Amino acid sequence: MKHQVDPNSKVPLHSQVERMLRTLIRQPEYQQGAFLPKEVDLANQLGISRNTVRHGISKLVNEGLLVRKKGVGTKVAQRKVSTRLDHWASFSGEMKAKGMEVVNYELESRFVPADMEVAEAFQVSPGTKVLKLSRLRGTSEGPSLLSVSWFHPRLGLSGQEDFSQPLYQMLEREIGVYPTVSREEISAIAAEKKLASRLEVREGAPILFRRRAVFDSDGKAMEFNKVYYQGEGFTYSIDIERK
Amino acid sequence: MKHQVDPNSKVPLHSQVERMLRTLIRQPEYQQGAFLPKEVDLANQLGISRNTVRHGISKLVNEGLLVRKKGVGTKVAQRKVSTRLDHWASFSGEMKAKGMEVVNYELESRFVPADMEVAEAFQVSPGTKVLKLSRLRGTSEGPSLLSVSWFHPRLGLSGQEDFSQPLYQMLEREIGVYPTVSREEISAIAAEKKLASRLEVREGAPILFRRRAVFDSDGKAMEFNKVYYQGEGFTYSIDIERK
DNA sequence: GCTTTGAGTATGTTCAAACATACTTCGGAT
DNA sequence: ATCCGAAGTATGTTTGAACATACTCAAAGC
Repeated sequence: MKHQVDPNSKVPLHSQVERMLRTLIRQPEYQQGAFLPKEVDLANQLGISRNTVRHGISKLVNEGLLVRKKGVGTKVAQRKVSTRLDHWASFSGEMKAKGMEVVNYELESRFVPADMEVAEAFQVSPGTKVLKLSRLRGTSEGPSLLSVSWFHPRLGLSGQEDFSQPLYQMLEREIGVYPTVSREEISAIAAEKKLASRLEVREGAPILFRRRAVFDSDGKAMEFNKVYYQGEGFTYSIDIERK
Repeated sequence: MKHQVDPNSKVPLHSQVERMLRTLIRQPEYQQGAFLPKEVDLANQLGISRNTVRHGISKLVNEGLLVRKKGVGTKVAQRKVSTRLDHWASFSGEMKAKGMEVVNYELESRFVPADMEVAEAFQVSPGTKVLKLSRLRGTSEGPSLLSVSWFHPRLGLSGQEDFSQPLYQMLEREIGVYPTVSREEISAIAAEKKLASRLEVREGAPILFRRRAVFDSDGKAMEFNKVYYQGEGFTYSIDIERK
């Protein structure tokens, strides 16, 4: 009838199952909390073994996309986004890993004079022209974060770069800089009116605010960045090792 | 003197394998790049099936701790990210550096049964008695944070220790453990009624919430900790270095 | 000497089957 | 009607087996 699987393909069956499920669970009924077909049924319907089906499902469970409950069934997990340092603070990468689409609600880049804060971070005179990039990003369900970045003039960005692709990959490819060190400050703030409306939360809602300076491998500042994460279900994960 | 596995235990074999490997790969030879024993050998040596061994290994591969290479073998992955923290999350130290006095508004320690979350973090059975330490701390101007810690029973704490002094210094001096790695999750939440009243903020005020597991130099979990920072003017600083 | 071939090795994929365990539900006993 | 236990359901664990595939290395072939 609908989704099938090709035993002669060179892509493993469990991967096909995985991909099939990824598509399947995007359907509204599953977002609504409906249970997936039971493993045994899936196996029969696809004409493969239950173990293989489980293998595919497990992948998604590991990613936190699905939740299994013994004796009950498997359904789509309540979305909790968490940033892992593996992806080095790449929102696009993080979302892609979760099988979610990144939506850029707003994207604007233009040159502005550096304010005190930016000038301090970049060690340039206030008023120096720097490229400012504002991005309102999220999933199809709505905006998740507002990110505002300033780039060091040394990088020689034109403002015409394609900022819709993963930022650090783009920077590395286009101008060969590679972010290496990040100095961050994180705090919780209340959304003021304007911010609340852009992030589509109520005024005063908790916002995870991160201010950071990013340095390249030579230890020179390249980016100054402020991010406002819509608090609901958003988590920032880090591993810290003391040497 | 081999690592073994107990088929009669209620913890699944693949989990036992997982834990066993976690310990095993901490040994220097594996950090050096040595290959793990082959799956078939492991299976034979432990007297279990290769599939079960694979199941255990897969978990670690998923976490990025191990790398498998077809036709070659499995070894410890090259560590990519490492994070440093200057004051290493010592509230006392931080305040002292600012020339402010630390006030303990509440301080309570007692033994409680481990809930699922704590049991998971410590790799013990739920219900195991663990020492729980609650501290409401701040400056003379009012409480700044509520910290709740659980300590691994392995540490052998009596609950009679002097928890009013800097925690990690005390632990190091008293029982010789030394916090080395911290795995953290940070998010912004709204203060619910009870929390709001203890931190003396209005209900719904933004709270910086940090959940973390702290590990000693052997990589064994020693503390599980939740902290609620009163958001106003409170900032969490970290330095991240990508290797 | 250099390339090709092939045997050997270790992981990768898939299957069928059995039993364990957590959860739900429904019917019977109190 | 309420409580309790048994039957049913769906996932969780484990096994053993077979074959596929990527990689290594060395011997055979040019």
